[in-house]
Amino acid sequence: MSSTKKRRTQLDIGEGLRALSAYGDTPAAARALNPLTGRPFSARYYEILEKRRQLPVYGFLAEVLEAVRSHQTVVVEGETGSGKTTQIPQMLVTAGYARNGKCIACTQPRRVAAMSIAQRVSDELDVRLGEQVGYSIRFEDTTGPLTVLKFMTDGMLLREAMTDPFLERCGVVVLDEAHERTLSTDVLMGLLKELLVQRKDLRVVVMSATLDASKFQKYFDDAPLLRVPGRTHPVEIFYTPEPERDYVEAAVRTAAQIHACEAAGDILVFLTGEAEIEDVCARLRGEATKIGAERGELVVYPLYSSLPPHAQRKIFEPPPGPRIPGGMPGRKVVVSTNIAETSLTIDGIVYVVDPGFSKQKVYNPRIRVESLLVSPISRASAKQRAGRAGRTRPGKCFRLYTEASFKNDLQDQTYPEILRSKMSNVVLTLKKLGIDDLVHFDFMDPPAPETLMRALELLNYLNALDDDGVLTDLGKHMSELPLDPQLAKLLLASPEYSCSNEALSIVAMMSSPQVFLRPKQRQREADEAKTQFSHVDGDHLSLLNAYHAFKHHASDPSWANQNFLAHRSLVSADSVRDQLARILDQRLGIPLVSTDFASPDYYRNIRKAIVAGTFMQVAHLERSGNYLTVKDNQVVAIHPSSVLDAKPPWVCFEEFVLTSRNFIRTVTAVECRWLCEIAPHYYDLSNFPKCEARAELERQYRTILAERKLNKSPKQ
DNA sequence: AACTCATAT
Repeated sequence: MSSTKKRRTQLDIGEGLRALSAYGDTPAAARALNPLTGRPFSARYYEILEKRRQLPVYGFLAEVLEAVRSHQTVVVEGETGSGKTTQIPQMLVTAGYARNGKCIACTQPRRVAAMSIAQRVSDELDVRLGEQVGYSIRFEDTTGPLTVLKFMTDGMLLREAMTDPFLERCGVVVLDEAHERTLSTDVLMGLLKELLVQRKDLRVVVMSATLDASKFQKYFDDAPLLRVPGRTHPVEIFYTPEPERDYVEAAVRTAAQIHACEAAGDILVFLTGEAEIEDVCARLRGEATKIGAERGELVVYPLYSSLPPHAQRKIFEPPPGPRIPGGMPGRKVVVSTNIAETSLTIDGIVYVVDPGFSKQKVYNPRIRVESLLVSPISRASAKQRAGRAGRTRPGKCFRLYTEASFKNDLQDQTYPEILRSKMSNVVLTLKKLGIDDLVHFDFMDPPAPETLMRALELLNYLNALDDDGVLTDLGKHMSELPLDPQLAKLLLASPEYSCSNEALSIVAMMSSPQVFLRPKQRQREADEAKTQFSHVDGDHLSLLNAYHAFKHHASDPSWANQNFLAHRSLVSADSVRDQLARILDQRLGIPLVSTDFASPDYYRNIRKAIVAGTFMQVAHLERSGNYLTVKDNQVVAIHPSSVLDAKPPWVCFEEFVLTSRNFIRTVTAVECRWLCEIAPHYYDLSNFPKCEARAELERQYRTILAERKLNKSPKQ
């Protein structure tokens, strides 16, 4: 290890440039030793090198390096296929920016990208993945003492910043796919902007697709902007002459027409959600039977994230051949959510059908609710969708809206996530990072003041921030947990109620995607299966029952699906639980305890811990038979998926769902008394609207007071 | 009586 360290320090920029220009130039260079390992380069290295030299970015590397040498921040704008993601980070290593124990950190919005790019760059540099080049994502860190180049998720770098606030382990931070404007990338940009002032040796490279790169340039104080061409095929765009009334029907019709009239090549249709996609798939299969055998078979695949992996993999199967000799080959049509816009690339797509909608998260700070809305996409998103037709050869994109609508109605960019999300977790993270003045924190797009106020208010009620907005010890502990503040609070409060083991399971289940399955064709069966996990007091406890049952049947991998539970989600809940237990036990020294299962307090204690986290999300049953949320006075109904049968007078809930009605989901019955005892500062009647709930709270407080007096009075 | 895009720690 020490010899490698020495080698690493010997690399300087001059040597890096020499190494760079020597790549594949002469037979002498071909016999060179790999400066990273000291071993001769393999034959495979030279094979890959040939391909690398043909990437559009290759001719720009010296220019990028020069910009990094003379500026702290550089913005690189590069289209798909430019090679910037693989070439620029390794060029920085070769050029000596990973000296003195520092490394190059390159962020990606998605885990799979971090993993696959790390593998690719390891191959290109002729090193073993996990040694000089590695990746770091949640649950998996392949980096080690030799690592000089590390690919990681943006969320992971943000986590790292919490223990290394100056990012002293990083020589250069490369933010890739910055145009996606994920929550973590946006927070990192603000953080890095402050760090660059304090750490003059730090370098930042912001990489973006050709969307608004000048916005990044301006944000980073007129950093140099380098443009790298991409390598894609032209895509011809078609618009509808008139607006479409029903985009689902139009999508089916368009895809069927492509199959009937256009040359060979696969089709990608963008829709908004699972139900819509399954519906369109069924209709397309029907249409396909009407088309003559000379056109070849049409194979239809749905694609969305909750689809099991084996079904997702089907989209990569080659299309079928002709049905009759001399006929057209068959083709596949993939009907997908936005997952195919950025996360998954399907080779062979020549035709894209774009109805112009997607589901987007929106946050309403007034009612503190995040919800999903079907909304028109942005022009940037429309261009990205069209580009999916030109990956392998020239393609066509059919937009199911008018050209005028594209030009005049669509907004230029999708609103960044930071403007569409709750800020409670971000604020907690920033406080932990030592950023006290959130109002003046330099966000590229600052969230609405009301959204920040809501977050501060919530964290104050949870006792994560004191009245001056300073992080409390509890808040510090909460920030260590990869959870929403309410769930973190629930978990940290649970030892007081002797149920941290159970709280871990519940919180892990709530952090995982939908556990209970309900396929459209087998709803009754699914509902029946769910009853075996039902707990009379609500959904949190039913999740606990399901988790326990899963652990009990761990040896049988088919058990989950037979019982209409998502095996993938349960496995994910299990690893989340492991991670949380480790943080609690090893990092925070918090005891993992349970109440005796036979005790009548077993479930009551768990419900009290739930109140400790979610006392701000409580609804009260009115005499009218409706539930009203506490303080906000919104009329809500218990979601029909809830196991709660009776209508308990007080419930706390995990989420608020705005669909056909205002529903509350993941609901548990609680007692009025617990609200008064566990969260008196929130159920403070001097600050409480007049309503039925208030009257009941008043009665409860009088009872508690009377009992205290009784207990204090001397025994007779 | 139900209608969760995607991603991350």
